[in-house]
Amino acid sequence: MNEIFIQKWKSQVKKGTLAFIVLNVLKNNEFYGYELIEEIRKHTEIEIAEGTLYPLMNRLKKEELVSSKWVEQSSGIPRKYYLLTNIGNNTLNEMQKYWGNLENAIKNITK
Amino acid sequence: MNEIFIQKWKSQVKKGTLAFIVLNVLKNNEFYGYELIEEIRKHTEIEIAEGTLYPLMNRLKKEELVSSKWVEQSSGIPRKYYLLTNIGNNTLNEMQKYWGNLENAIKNITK
DNA sequence: AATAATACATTGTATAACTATGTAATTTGT
DNA sequence: ACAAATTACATAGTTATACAATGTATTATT
Repeated sequence: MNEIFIQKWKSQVKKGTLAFIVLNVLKNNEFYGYELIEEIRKHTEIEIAEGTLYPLMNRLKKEELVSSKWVEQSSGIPRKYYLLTNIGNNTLNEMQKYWGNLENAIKNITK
Repeated sequence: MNEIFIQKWKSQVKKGTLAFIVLNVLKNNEFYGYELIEEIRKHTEIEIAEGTLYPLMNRLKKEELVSSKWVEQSSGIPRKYYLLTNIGNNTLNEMQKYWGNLENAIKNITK
């Protein structure tokens, strides 16, 4: 029925949410870009386009929430691993507060 | 510290989320625009600018998720009340599915 | 040998929140 | 009684971000 509206809406919901998800994923482990997409798809059924992730990671890096390092592979293309900085960690804590608040708010409205 | 980033992020998180919240609020009652802003601010601590809400309501109306009716007041400016349509209700159900999924996903990642 | 998958990246487009601004009536403060 | 704040609607321009399309290069699969 309202397929297009819902599709657009899902895309809009991702704005902001993706950064939050990525930072959360990076809290415990280092990941490289392509791996992040797969990791998130597996654990969450959320699809992230490559054209979304790489610019996102560059933004996060520019804001110094993550740092990156190239890791050469014995075979294959080198991978750019991302890890959370201290700033990233602090920012993530703030984001988690806001998200928890939002989650509760919606839970209260929905019921 | 990263005030500006977080501020921008919160604004981005609202994209899509606001439409979801508004539709949820309208599920049980009719509200007029100005009232919606106050209602949501009270129950959720989420601030919606007027310049955000009115265009949002127009979009929702254009998409036929809500309908509206003017109600004259015995004193004061007439109010435009919004109510959920059948399409709006169906769409909201789909949105709730996706939101539940997202919520769970983030819960799993966070822990 | 050709195709798919891995792994990075950029450009242009569309969408939606926000700031600023505007109109108009009513209520509150002094 | 007058000014300021609040109620109630609305729009134009700016900004940020997801996505499609496209590109490069290496390795694995059929």
